[in-house]
Order: sequence, then structure tokens, then C-alpha cells
Amino acid sequence: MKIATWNVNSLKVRLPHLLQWLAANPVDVLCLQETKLTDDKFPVAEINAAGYEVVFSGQKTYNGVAILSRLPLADVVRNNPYYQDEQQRLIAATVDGVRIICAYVPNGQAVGSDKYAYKLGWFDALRKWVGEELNIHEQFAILGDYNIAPEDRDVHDPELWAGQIHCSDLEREALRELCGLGLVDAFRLFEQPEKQYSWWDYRQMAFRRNRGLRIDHILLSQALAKRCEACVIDREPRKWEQPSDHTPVIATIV
DNA sequence: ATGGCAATAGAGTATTGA
Repeated sequence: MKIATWNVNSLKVRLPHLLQWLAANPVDVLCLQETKLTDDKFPVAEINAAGYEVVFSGQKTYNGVAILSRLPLADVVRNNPYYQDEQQRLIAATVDGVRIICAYVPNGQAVGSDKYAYKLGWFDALRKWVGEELNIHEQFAILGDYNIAPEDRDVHDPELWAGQIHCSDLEREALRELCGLGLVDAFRLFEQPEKQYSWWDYRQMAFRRNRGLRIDHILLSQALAKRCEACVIDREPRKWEQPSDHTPVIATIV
């Protein structure tokens, strides 16, 4: 089974890209972030027609997450039961015995800001929930836009980004603590080319210059990591007309 | 130091993203 994550930066705008990408990459599970749609506007029919079930949790203008699956989705949970949040950033479901969480971690805007405090508090609560889920589900994966570059090798210019949002010590520590529950970064299970990123700024031709960050991740429980035989970032849709600023990350589970 | 670019809401420009 292939599982993937993609921040589409508006599903309304990116639906054609989503369908084009799924046609070429018929993954079994796809987690979406930044759908930016209220649930009444979600394009269920188009996604069903592409061969996918879908569950979603959205809001106007900002945030919004969804899980697409070729196989039945069960036990759907919206939001973190340990954290009251008006922002729609989390949805969970079970597919073929694997517990899946789709996460859109807050951006944080700037170190020291109110949004940064929200990001860290939100992430702390996420760890509590994920700890519970891991106790229940041996086969577990949490995929999404973490808005955190784990290490300097995940950053095009570590000196420029040092201590900045997405790269600050507290953010990286929070991600390490989450992994400390027994999760591994699927991407780093394998030899990878250098300078692999999942997001590039729209400005200053950042994509063409490969000035990016690796901030979209697939974290796997130990049991699922043993079944993982590949993890890749697909840069292709970032080259298309009017792209999302993020690209998909795909893990292959056997 | 600031803006660059894109999407949204909504009607000129502000907010957010990363």
C-alpha cells in the first residue's frame, strides 16, 4: 500500500492537479492539508469518481484537512480530543488495519509570536494524543505538513534559516519528542539524494533554484516502519502551471 | 530592512502562509 501527503494550498484551485496527480500516482491513501473549504463545498463527487472515498474537516479561508482512500475508511475522528481548537487541522481514520492521522501543524509565523506559542502548545497536545493512539494501534502513521524542518540538511540555506520559524530549537525539539514516542521519519529510513525539499517559496524563483525546506513528513510506528520499503518526494506537480507551493511525499508499505 | 508570490475575502487592501 502506498500512503502519501500533500499540502494543496486550496483544494478549489488545485482540484485539477489533484486529479491529474492521482491518475498518474494511484496511491492507496492521500492526506491533504490546506483545503481551505467548508465541508459543504468539498468536491466529494469528483474524488469519488476518481476511485476514492474521502473524509474531511474544513473551514472557510484557512486550514482544512482530508483523507482520501481507495479502501474503506473507518473510525474517523476530527480534531485532537485533548485540545480544543477552532482551527481544522487534524483528521484520523483507519484503513486496512493502519491508523492514519492527517495533520496540518500551525505555521507559527515568527519565533516568539502568539502564533509560535500556539504552534508549540498545539504540538504538545498532539504528542499526548499520538501517544494514546500508539498504545491502541501498532500499525500507525501520521502524515502531513509539520511546518518544521527537522535538521539543517532539510534546509537549503541553514545559516539563513538558523533560529527562524520552521527551524528553531523548540520546534525541532518538539518534533524529536513526538518521534520519541516511537515514530520514525520514513524519508530518513533510506538513502536519499541531497537537497530534497517538499516546499519552495513562490517568490524569487525559489523552486528553480531549489531554495526549499523539507517540512512535509510521514512518521511511522516501529511496526509500520518495518513494512516500509521506500519513501520519496515527488517534485513533478511543483512544475505544473499554478502549482501548490508544496509537493507530495509518498511512502510504500508492503 | 523590506518585498518578492499566491490565495482568500471582497471590492482597495489586509491577512496569512513558510
